[in-house]
Amino acid sequence: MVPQVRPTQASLAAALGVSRQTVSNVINSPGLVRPATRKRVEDAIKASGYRPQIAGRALRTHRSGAIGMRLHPVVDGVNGEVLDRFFHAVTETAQARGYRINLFTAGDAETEVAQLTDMFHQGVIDGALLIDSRLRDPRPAGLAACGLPFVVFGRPWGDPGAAHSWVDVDGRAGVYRATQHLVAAGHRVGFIGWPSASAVGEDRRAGWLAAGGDEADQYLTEDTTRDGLGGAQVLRARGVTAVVCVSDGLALGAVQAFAGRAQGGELPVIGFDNTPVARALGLSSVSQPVEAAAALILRSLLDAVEQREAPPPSGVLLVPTLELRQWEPIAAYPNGEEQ
Amino acid sequence: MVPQVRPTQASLAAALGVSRQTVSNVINSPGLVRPATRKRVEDAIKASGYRPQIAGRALRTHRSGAIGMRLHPVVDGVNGEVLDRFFHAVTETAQARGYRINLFTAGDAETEVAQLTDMFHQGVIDGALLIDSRLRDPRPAGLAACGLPFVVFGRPWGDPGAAHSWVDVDGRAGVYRATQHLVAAGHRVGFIGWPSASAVGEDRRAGWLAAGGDEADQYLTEDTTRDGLGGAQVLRARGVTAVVCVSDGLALGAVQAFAGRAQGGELPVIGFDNTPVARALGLSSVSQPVEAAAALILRSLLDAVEQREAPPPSGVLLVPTLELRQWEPIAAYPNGEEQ
DNA sequence: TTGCCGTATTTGATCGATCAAATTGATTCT
DNA sequence: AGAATCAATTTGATCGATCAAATACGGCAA
Repeated sequence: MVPQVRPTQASLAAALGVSRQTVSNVINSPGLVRPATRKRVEDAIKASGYRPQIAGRALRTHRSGAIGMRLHPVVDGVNGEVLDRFFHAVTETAQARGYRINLFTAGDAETEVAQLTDMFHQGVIDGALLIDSRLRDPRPAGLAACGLPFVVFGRPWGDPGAAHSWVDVDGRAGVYRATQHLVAAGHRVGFIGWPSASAVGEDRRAGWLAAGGDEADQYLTEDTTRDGLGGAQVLRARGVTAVVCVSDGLALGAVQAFAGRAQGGELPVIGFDNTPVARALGLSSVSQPVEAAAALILRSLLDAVEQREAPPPSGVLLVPTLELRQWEPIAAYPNGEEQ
Repeated sequence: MVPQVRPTQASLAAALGVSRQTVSNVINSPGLVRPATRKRVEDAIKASGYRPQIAGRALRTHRSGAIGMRLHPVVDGVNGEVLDRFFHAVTETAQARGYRINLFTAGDAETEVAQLTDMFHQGVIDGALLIDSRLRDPRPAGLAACGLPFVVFGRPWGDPGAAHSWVDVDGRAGVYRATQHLVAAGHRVGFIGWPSASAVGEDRRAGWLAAGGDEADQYLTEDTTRDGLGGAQVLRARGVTAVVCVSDGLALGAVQAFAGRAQGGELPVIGFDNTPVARALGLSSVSQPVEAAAALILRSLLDAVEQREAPPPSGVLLVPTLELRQWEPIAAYPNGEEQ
């Protein structure tokens, strides 16, 4: 059925008695072709199973149709699934607009920039998507210098005048909501977070303070379950009756200290990132709208790529949602007797 | 410093007074070029920052230098990090051999085949890597039909005569070791697994049976923490003193029922996949050698791609390792008084 | 009828690389 | 010396598409 040698626009044109350019026009500018001719060509394309070779197109147009994205080292934490969801959303959105995602790894930010620059110069990618911005991030300047269009998932911490496009999730607003929810239930709400060197952690802590948190009721530590429990015990001893945590990993530990105090089926502990662990245990958590973020980022990036210029500098903050769950103490498993 | 217009082999050749082909040879077949000439060209390449355009190369060679890999929907379980590690390893290995990874999404196996076929015909990818094989998997036949070289991570369940290349992890052997370890400690070892419809689950269960497990001491259920606890309670009531679980998610639940019985700091519960949760809680777990698997798969795939033929049919089973950990009951957090 | 105009289609050139074959020049063999 | 051999380099053609400009053609006004 399918011919031995793959058809090309030229071979199709020859078979139909039209010119190469007409076939090309049917594909790229159908409006230029007379309907009758167009139909004939389209039918032939379908019948032959013709697919345009991107190499030929890329050579002429200087466009690859691909976006570069770094696959970050696996973080040794409970979360990580948030990134998975983000990757999935990005890939799907890109695909819907006819773009492909090119994955690569790099040990550090400098290598990342070097890799991206290289791929850009080789004509492998048309744009890049940066993840996980941090203080004094060298990447935006590096990429801007080589002319590669890019958008960052994460705001330019410490550089309010940054002249690039970014999208981020408003952790502060998310924690604010979570805290407010617990305060409304009459709680004295503590906060378990990361050391203040973490910009993301500071942002989330600010949300807790804004919603009425008392500096004395915070516990800043590493991101482990064990530390979550330790912090919760400390805070509880101080009179705190509920805690908001900067991550689900910490919340998982905190739950151990507060499980007994559940009110109306709701735990006085709220985590962050809405990971599978939170879902499995019935732990409330702040959920990042990563799908929306991916859509915004790609729109900005691809529009820029198609106009062959840098994305207009702009920042977008998305507000997370609060995922409330009923805590069903796992120790009292209902059907523990029968298989 | 960097010239306005990007240099090409032709422009470099003209500037050096050599021919285009000589520049090409310096890059692809340096052995053909006289050392003195080679040096001169190499220096010019470095000085100019020249990078070969893959589009030009691909057009001529009919090779894209990319491998297609589907990004699976995010699974709603505790694991998933295993896949992350695998992706990372694959990307890194591919990169080391000069290949790129092209990501895409698909709703089902048929769409996956259609996408891959398309990308292959468009010259976007040279080969594919399939993940997560299952019973009556339609993908191998589909890809073989269109001539796309591919290797599968996962054995051809239910089709021992499959004529393609695959690599898998010997879950049976892993569970066997885990069981044996507990048996050696004098335990009566139960098994908490998935319903027998799961080929992977059956394989792992076989390892438990082979190591002396008694059919009566098994509990098959869904993959949730809650079910893990339920199963453990049931089995404990039957006189089982330790359990091996088909996943860390189930093990996490089982721990709740067995935590009190820790012997010499080791829990009588062993999970599977060695996820972050297991690491965080000090739970022993069977660890899949995904990095080794990625390396083997890519070697087979890329060798085939470079010879423009299908990978020779072959199957490799890798033996997982048993990651033993000390259980430190989290309820007795040491410094719960001071921040 | 002639000339002009806009639509539909075609022709020629080009993107940047590699393949295949031809050429050059030095070396060896008879 | 002349032919044959081999290494180093060059030339011409080509991969498959798109851009830019040229041509064909029917309709319409002068």
